[in-house]
This record gives sequence, structure tokens and C-alpha cells, in this order.
Amino acid sequence: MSSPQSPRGSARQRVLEASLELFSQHGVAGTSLQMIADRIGVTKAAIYFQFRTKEEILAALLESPLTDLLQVLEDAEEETNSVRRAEIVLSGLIDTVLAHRRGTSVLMRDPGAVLALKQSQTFVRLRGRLEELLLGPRATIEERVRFVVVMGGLTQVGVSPLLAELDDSVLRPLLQDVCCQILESHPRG
Amino acid sequence: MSSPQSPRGSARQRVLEASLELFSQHGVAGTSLQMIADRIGVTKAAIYFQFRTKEEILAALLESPLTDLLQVLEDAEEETNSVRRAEIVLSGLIDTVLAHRRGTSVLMRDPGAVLALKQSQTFVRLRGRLEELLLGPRATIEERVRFVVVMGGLTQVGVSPLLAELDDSVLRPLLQDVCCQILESHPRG
DNA sequence: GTCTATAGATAGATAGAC
DNA sequence: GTCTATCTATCTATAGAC
Repeated sequence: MSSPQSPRGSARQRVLEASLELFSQHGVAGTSLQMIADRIGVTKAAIYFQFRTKEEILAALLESPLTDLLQVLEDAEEETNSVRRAEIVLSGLIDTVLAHRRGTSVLMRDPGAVLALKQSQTFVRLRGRLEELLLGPRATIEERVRFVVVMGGLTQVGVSPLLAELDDSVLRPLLQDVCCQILESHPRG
Repeated sequence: MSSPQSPRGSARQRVLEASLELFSQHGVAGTSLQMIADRIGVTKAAIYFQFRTKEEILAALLESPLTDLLQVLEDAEEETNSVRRAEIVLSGLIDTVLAHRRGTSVLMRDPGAVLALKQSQTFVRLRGRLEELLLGPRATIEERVRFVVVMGGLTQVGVSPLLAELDDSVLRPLLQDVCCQILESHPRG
């Protein structure tokens, strides 16, 4: 499955890494190919050998987070118990966010990325399925607020300096606890 | 205090409203002056009569949210009781977010705005003071996670379609409850 | 206050040498 | 695979007519 010498070469990978870093800092629209090229010490033309457009770079970056997310939804949708379903979605969501911290932050925060994705039916349905699984069709206003706060919170995991140094293994259970607590809207202590 | 004819004229206001809408949708970097001009049916040059640069538009948009936020911090810092202080900050934060839904979403979410603000000492200290007031110097990792989730949640108030239709008066107490509950890290039910 | 016209810079993208 | 050179489009911003 793997050749002795990297089959894809590392140039592509370097472009992706630099782009991800810059996209999450400056936003997609705020990142020029020149900035990416400068960061890895090549010219713009060198990047165009790897990717045909800037959007293609973005698509490549969002591919794994999106794939992971879709898998989580499919896993959850096979579960009939609605409580278990929500658990699967939440833990899967957190795993995805942790596995692709910067990627998911771009995916969920960046205006350009969000807007581009809104034109993709797959993604629009993805949001819908997520809401359906975590909220259900008869969610109260309060439950919606809680849902929005949880999603917003997860949005910040990849960018907050307060969490940057924390390992997945310490962050995961904490996020689980907090998000789970938020979503279980218990009327009072 | 008010002349019979609007003293500032509404042109400036129209630019600000259109910009705010577009900035929050496409991001600052993703919004061109042409887009703003098109939306209000004038030319770019007409905008340059009101504002000298795009950054000046952004600054004008962020002025009130930032002023409100600073006032909240000052109010809170006068309170000696640390629990009361946190309450003042949280409710003030929520009021600010509600009063300037799109403005605060740009302020907190947009990569360009955030980056620009990071070069302003006032804003960097603002973040620090906010953390100091809500977290204190000896915050545990869990408390930091909870803080980040709350801030991330508030980030979404201005952009989430789920909350767009909800009035301040119904959203405020709900956000208060949720955020307060998150920050009061009670070990277990 | 709004327009046309345009400068000057930089964006994304392509062609072709090496 | 990376370079230089260049194209075109668009951007911010300015100047000056109306």
C-alpha cells in the first residue's frame, strides 16, 4: 500500500500544512497564494502545480474533517435509541474536532468556507442531520440555544490559545462532560 | 439634540448597515467595496466620500460593541466580590452580544478583525481582563474549557439561523441560564 | 454627495523555460 | 517540480467633473 519513497511527495503536504495554518489565522479570503508560497519558500507557480485553484486547496483541507463528520452521522443514524444516538453524535463530533483542530475551525468558523459549503447540498443536509440527531424535530427554544452554544464552543477548540497546549486525551473528557451537561437541560439542580 | 433633518445624513448609515451585513456573511476580507457599493446602489467612490478606507468602516462598526464591552469590564472591576464580578461580566457580555448581534459576531469571529484587533493593545488587554474577571488567575483546565465554550457559544448568537428570529427578551434569560450553568462547574448533580 | 475615470497594487491563474 | 514572466481581473484608493 505504501511505496518506499513517498508517492505523493511532500510538496503537496507542505502546501496543505501552510494553507491550513494561514487559513485558520487570516481566513480563506484573507490568505493569498502569495502568502502560502512565501511561507514555504516557493513561488505561486509552484503551488499551481499541486492545485489548480485556491478552492481546491480548501476542498482538500476540509475533506477529512467532512468525511469523519459524515461517518459520525451515519453511525448515529443506525442507532434507534435517541439518547444513544445523541451520545454517538456528540462524542463523534468532539473526536472530529480534536482530530482536525484547525481544519474544523476553518470549516465551522470561516465565512468563505461556510458560504462555499452552503452551496453544497451535502453540507446543508449535514447541518440538518446534525440538528435532527442532537435536537430532534420538536426541540424547545431553550434546547436550541443549548445546541448553538455547544456548536459554538466546539468551534473555538482549534483556535483558542487557552486550549492550544492541551492534549486530546485531557481535552476529550472535559469537552464530553461540558457539552453533555449543556445539552442535558435539567430544569434545576 | 436632533435637527429636523438628519445631521449626519443616512448615507453613512446605509454604508455601515450594508457593510455589517456583508462583513458578517462573507468576512471582512471577503467583502469588497464594490460589493458594499452594489448593495446600496452607489459607486465605490461614493463610499470613499464617507470613509477613507475599508478599515475605517470596520472600526466604525466595532466601536459601539467595543465601547459597551469596555464599560462592562470597568463596571465589573469596581465590584470586589468575585462572584458578583463574574455575574456582572457575564450579563454585560450577553447584553452586548444581543445589542450588537452581527457586530459582535464580526468582532469575535472574523479572522481579519480578530487579527487587526490583536495589534491593538486595548483589545489584547480586553481579552486578558475578561479572562481575569471570569476565570481568575488560578483557573483549572476544566474551568478554562468551560470559559472557552461559553465565549464560543456567544460568538454564534449573531449568526445562527436557529436564534435569528428570537427576540432579545426571550434570548437573554436563556443565555444567562446556560452560560451561568456552564461556568458554575459543579462536580456532579 | 454622487458620478466617471483611472491610477497603482495585488489577486488568481497560465505558459513555457529549465 | 520549480522557476521566470506575464496575463487578466479585481481590489483599494484618488482625482476631478457634475
